[in-house]
Amino acid sequence: MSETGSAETPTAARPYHHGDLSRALVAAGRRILEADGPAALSLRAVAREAGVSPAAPYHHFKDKVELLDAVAEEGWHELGEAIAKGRAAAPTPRSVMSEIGVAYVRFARENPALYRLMYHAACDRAMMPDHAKDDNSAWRHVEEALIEAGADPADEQEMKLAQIAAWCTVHGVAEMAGFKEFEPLREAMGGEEPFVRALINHVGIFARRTRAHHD
Amino acid sequence: MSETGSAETPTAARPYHHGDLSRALVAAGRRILEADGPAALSLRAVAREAGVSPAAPYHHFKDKVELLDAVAEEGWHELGEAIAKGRAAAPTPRSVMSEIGVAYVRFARENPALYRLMYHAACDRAMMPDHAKDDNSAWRHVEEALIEAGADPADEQEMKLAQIAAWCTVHGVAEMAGFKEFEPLREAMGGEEPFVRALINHVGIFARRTRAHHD
DNA sequence: AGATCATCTTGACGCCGTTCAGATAGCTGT
DNA sequence: ACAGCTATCTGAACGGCGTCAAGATGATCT
Repeated sequence: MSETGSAETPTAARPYHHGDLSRALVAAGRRILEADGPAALSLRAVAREAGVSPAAPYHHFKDKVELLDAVAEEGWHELGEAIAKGRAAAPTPRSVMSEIGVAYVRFARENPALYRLMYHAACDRAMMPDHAKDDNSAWRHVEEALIEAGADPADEQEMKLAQIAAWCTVHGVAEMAGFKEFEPLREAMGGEEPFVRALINHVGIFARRTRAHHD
Repeated sequence: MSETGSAETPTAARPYHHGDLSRALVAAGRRILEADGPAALSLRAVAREAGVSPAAPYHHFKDKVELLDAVAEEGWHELGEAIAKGRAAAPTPRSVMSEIGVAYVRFARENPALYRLMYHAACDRAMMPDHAKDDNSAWRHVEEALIEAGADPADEQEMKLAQIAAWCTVHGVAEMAGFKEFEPLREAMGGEEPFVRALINHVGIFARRTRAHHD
């Protein structure tokens, strides 16, 4: 591991063929995203940050889009992990959904630029990320949590509806929890976390019955 | 009204100073947005579509952003109108919220690129559009509808929470209702409209109690 | 008529995404 | 050890972008 450079941090001078550019590019992308915002996230800037020429990325990604997709996918993976933690930390089965929602929003609010990139990519192709059926995906966690919370797995339609509705709500909260006009209310409730919690618990699916109701 | 050109459609040759460029630019922007998608929405393309030089817009908008903001604002205005219609069409007071939600999502789904532009702008400045307190704004309509549906205007915190939660949910639904993985369910429910309706009615706030519950 | 002033055009700058021909070096088989 | 192969990276170039400064144009006012 001296300097042949398959490691992730080739502190030595570039091994000239750099070892592992694709990973380095994704990392550089995330760094730029967090440091300078999404407007600064150009292919050239990523290449610059990684220390290679502007054309180098094209040997690893066919597109700028494909590179950003890779960054987004990393985000989805981490979101899955964050949700898994929230799920595990739930005190009772009935609170699992709520805890997942809070964890989801917390991740989005702690990585706002990344989260926006993730959803931008998803909306562009009008679907969830491909690995949404992986065991540890955020999507899968919600599905399982619903069952855990008492939903009836036999009623597929009802299950799906609940899952989608829950997802839509937390997504909305994630995007708007920081809006300025909510600041008085946020303050009154003791900060963003309680505010988000109240918001989520306010929406039926999370805090209350998980079965159908059709009046 | 022969050709002096303060009208909105100067069918005659450009009155050379064009009459009303700012409006024409916004219209051109919307046309491009719907026809060629958001990726094609460049300042130069808008100028081209309006038949002026690339620098001309700078005499009416300080920025590309400011132009797009104007397009977005037009969108918010129309969303307000769409919601007003949905609200008026509600059969019972208890169904007002639900009808508003459906109208909201319908507008977003019928103008997807415009809606995305609107929300992009809103998220960028982390707040609703400035005219959110206008009498006919979408935001205001939700507030009034909540009261109409039986919410207690005295409990300000509860009111705000319900309003925000409802908004977050419809926004989420608006952005994801068209996702591909939901297609089987959408079909099974008879198309997008019933699907959206079910989703919205699924989420407490819209179909059920509007008062607090705190367990 | 002449002056004023908002409006529009021309031309330029630097940055962007992307491509392509060529340089570089690790790998393979001998 | 050497030659060739192939993956990887560089340099230079293209058109398009947002933006700006300088000049042209014409409506309006006196």
